[in-house]
Amino acid sequence: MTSSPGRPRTISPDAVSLVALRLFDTKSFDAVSMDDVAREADVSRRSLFRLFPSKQSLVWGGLDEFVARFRAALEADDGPDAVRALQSAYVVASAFPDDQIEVTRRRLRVIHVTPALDLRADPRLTAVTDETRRFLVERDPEGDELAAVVRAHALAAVVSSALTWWAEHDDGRPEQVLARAFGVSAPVSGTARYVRE
Amino acid sequence: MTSSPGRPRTISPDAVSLVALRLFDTKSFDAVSMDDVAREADVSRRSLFRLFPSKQSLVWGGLDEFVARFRAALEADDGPDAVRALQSAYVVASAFPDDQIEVTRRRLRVIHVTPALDLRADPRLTAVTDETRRFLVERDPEGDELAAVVRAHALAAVVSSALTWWAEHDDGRPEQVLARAFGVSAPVSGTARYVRE
DNA sequence: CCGTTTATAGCACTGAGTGCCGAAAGGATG
DNA sequence: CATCCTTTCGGCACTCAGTGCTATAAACGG
Repeated sequence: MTSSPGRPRTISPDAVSLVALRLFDTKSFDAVSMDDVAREADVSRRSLFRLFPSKQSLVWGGLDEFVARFRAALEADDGPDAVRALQSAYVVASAFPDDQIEVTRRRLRVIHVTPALDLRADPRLTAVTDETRRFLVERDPEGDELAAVVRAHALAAVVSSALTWWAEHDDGRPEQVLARAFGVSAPVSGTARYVRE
Repeated sequence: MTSSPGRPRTISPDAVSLVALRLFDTKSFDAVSMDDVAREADVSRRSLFRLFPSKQSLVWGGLDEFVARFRAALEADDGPDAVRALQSAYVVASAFPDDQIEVTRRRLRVIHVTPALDLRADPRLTAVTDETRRFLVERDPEGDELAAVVRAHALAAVVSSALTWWAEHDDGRPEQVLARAFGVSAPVSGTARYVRE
């Protein structure tokens, strides 16, 4: 089980992405080429592109775990309020492990100052937004499609902007900032009565 | 005044972008290269890039007018509710002229099926979102920064998703769909009382 | 006709991303 | 140990988006 056939891996994706993140942070995302990253991480350009299919993906580390936490939390929830369930799932997802907090902060800072890195463009996150939409439709068959689409996107925007704000301005835990943000935007949520026409 | 020195323009940007939009619609955004567009529009590649600084900008036509309507409406508004002012400014901005409705629909459809074209990445729209944030801070000095950032992004997400939905599912006017969407998401807005902590 | 000004076109370059193939490095089998 | 088999890694060449530089074309005023 632990050993598989073929040549063993000699490259640590985490180490490479850390090198890249440091470069992006000191210089800037646009000022660093993939050749620069490859050279600095002592990896061939081709292998770099095999591990990270795009330059952006070097920054979007930890996203798989984020999404996994979100899905697990959403599945576990069985409360009556769909929007509230989604919000708390996002809060759970935003509870990055302690040893990831600082890296996450740096990731989000790089993202913030780089328009080309808008998190919402990542397929994994657009998938989550679409799952959110379907979740809303299932939980409220009476509600119209428009309401579900709009709420799904609004929720995603709240999460993205709140976490970005946290990375720049707050020393505490990201999930607490997100919870505050949801309090501010209670309405994106909007309980059932908001749905009517 | 009407005549300026130098060689007169021989290329109509609108015509070129229509050719591009048609190509993107029949094939797909990724399957059409800039060389294809240049050839089909009977324009040199270099001139194409001078008129449209990026491939995306071929799709994002009409955005300047959208932004102009938004700013004008926001400046004209002097109501007490900041969020409501922003919402109605977005509604005004979404009132595309009759002869632009169909083109706008096609633009948004192409954008919808092409993740790489997320509207929010456009600098003109990120600028609007940032103005929105500042507007909220000015109107409610007591409210915290986080609230302003989150609301600004949530509003932008509502606009973007509602208009996209309109392009795919609704035969009426875009601004009416947006108004409906704001009704659904009343809360992104959230009147002053929602701001407290 | 001549200089000025502006639009277009051509050329060469960087940088992201991909397909293809060969070399390296293990395990399993004889 | 030698021989496969499998997988990772690296080099090469290619496409396509985007940019800088330069040359030419087409108007204008004098």
